[in-house]
Amino acid sequence: MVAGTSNPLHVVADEDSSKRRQILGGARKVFMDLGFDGASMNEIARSAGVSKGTLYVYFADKNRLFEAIVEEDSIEQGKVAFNFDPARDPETTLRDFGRAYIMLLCRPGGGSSIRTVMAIAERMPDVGRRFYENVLEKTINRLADYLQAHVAPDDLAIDDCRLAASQFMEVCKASLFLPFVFQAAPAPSAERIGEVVDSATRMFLAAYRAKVV
Amino acid sequence: MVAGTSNPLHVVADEDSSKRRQILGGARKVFMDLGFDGASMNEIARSAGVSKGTLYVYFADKNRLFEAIVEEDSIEQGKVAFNFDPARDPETTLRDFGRAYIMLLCRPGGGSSIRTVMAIAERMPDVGRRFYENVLEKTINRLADYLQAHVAPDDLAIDDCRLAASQFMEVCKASLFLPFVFQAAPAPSAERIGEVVDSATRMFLAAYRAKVV
Amino acid sequence: MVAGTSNPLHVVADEDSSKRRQILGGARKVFMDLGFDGASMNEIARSAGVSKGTLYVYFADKNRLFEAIVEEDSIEQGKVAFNFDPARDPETTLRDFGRAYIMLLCRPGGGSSIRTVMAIAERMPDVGRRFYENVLEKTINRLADYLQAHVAPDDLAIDDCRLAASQFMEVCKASLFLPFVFQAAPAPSAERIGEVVDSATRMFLAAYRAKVV
Amino acid sequence: MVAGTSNPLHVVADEDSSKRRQILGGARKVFMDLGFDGASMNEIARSAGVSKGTLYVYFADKNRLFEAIVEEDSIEQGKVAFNFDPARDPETTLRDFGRAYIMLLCRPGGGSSIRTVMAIAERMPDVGRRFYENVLEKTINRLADYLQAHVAPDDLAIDDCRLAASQFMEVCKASLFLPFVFQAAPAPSAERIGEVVDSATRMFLAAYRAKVV
DNA sequence: TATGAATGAGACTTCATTCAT
DNA sequence: AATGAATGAAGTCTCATTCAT
Repeated sequence: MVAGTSNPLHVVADEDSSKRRQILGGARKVFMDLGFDGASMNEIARSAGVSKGTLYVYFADKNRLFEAIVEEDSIEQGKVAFNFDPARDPETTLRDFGRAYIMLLCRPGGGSSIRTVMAIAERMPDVGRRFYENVLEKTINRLADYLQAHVAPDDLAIDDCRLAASQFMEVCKASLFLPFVFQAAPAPSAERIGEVVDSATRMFLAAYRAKVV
Repeated sequence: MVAGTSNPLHVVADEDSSKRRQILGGARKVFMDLGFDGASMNEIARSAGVSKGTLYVYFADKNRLFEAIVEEDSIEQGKVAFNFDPARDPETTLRDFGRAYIMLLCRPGGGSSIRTVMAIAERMPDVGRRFYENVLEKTINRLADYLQAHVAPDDLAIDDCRLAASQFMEVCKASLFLPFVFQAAPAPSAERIGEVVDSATRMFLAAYRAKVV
Repeated sequence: MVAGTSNPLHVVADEDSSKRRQILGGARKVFMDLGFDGASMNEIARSAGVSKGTLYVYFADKNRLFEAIVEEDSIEQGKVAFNFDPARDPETTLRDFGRAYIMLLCRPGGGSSIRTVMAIAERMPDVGRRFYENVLEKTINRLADYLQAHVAPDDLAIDDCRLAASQFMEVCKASLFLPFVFQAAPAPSAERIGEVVDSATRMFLAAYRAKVV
Repeated sequence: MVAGTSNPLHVVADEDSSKRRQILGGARKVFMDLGFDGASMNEIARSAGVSKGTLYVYFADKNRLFEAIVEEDSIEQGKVAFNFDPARDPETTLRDFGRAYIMLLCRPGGGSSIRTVMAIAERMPDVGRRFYENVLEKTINRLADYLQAHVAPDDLAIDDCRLAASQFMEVCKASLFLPFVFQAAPAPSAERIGEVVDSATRMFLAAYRAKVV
């Protein structure tokens, strides 16, 4: 080793190690395709392009690896910046948000971990709970805050904004999400999503638009 | 098979053999409690009160046994007779149906097979699709038929009744179903279900009640 | 199946199942040859002539299998009937017992589990303790009882018979046991054992033979 | 090796390299605590305060490292200077030696390598043999030499001094060593050791003290 | 020389499935 | 038809060893 060239890159198993991200990437694909039990550590190692032993250098066991992925996805999805600018009018805001939300849920690649996490929630309650809180509840709260900002005599008349937010998000799924997760239909087209979200928006505003006296 | 040479006592593969039903009963509990991968044939045999070998007399393998259960549950749940008597008024009908539907989905025991089937749908697409068609789509269609019967100038103004049916069913889940399946909250109380379904009903009718001209 | 010939031999995994004994036999050899850690379940299965899975039908895990062998050996060795008939004179009794005892300890095949158990005692203290109590302590107590029966003014003058019994057993090992267990010498010949035990007997009696006043 | 071309700073394989001693020190503790199989190279590296790779710079593999430790311990323990000054009288000498010997064997920390080596002797016969020869046999010989020096008409009457030496060492263990190694009793107290060694000394002298004619 | 990340063989164990009875 | 003992492939995880830096 030549003096002065000493390598400062002692890559360790820290949170952002490239190997760690490589493993998470490979494992995510396998977990999402096959489910927690269906995914084998052998297959994960192959998919990640590392040896089986290396998996265990970065993650204590299969559960921890899975949790790390869900956690990461939580953070990732929690960062999805839906446009809840209070300056925008409710109709546009809801229509844009609804489209983005359903597209996230029904991504063709099945990239969303929602199904996989739901499947394992009974055996790994903490994972399920944290996913709900970090991803779904957070989005509900953001939408609820937006709605609250528009509660006014000449705007929206909502008593329970969090319930209303949840109602909008659910009604957007109508005819789209369940056929998709049960593999009874392919991922919906952007056009169909648009129609359904528009219908949901109309229903929502019909219920919550403040009546002019 | 030549008539007269078959032993009438050996009707094993008969759809309604008592042993078969015994196995299905035991297996259902185990599959729904532990999921497809979590359920072992050992545990299933114990739960059904038969020997492990007997399972294979009636079902070719674990997949077929699981499929048979989902199929049976489909038929069973498809038979659940929600009261869609056209003579009843929409508000009462929707409120009663919504309550019954959510209670089915959020049964504390997790008795509903919806989560288990959703979990396996990616690996067993046919099972998922048939479950959706036999259970969920059938209910949507029944509700849609009921709504269609009430489309009238002085009753409901609905363009796409199947979408509307699906919308009502989704909006009933708001704030209840996702926290439950993700184990972020215990099964909701009957009272809370009542409030949420009432809110859903109001929203639905606000959107679809025919406007008096 | 012909009536009247119903087979009562539903061989179950009870204590004396022949498969169980077959497994114990094969496992004993491997454990004693290679030690607890050195023995693999694969090798044990091969040695026992059963499949790996069968091992787990009869024993919950490797530890339990090992414990069962040690327990069985304890019972077996605890049954070794040294002749402690009080009617026999001490000199003969001690010489016969000493020979039998050393031959047991230094069996050429290494059949004795003493070394293997000693090795694992630190990690499996219960196994070690039970082995000591069932095998070694039991023999000490029997010899002590015999000695006690001979405590008399014209026979033996012993204060602490259990210590004396232990002393005799230890002194019999002199120059024989340690070279054997450390593989520094082959199993001693019967002739050499005779000489050493005779010397031990003389020493013991020199110390404990009642002095004629 | 050509004189002048070897780098004097690279004396890695040197028997007394400080790193080498550091490794041996850390490894000794781990091996003696956990046994050969129980000790992992990871744990050894941590205990020694070096990297895992460094272990392999100094020792070809785990076996060689273990052998080096046993060898070192052999030499170390072989150096333990029991006081065999021929000028001292046998009774005191034996009592002092016996106490020191048993305390070494029954050290609470299990520091003695005797158990660890005994455990592995069947799989690594050379290690066992060398340990016996360097440690146990050497001590026997020293004691035998001392005894030989006291063979005299008015002192000791011993025919086979090596046997006698071994006999004394064994009889000192009575009631103490086996319960300790089998974890059936905690390490004996100094007081109890004193009693047992005194009894052993009396027995020894009763057998071998020259009879006054 | 010293490091520690990476490897992959092999350990223990589970479990769907088969088969002699 | 019914049993349950037996199987062996495949699962998760460990660890001695290697190698690029």
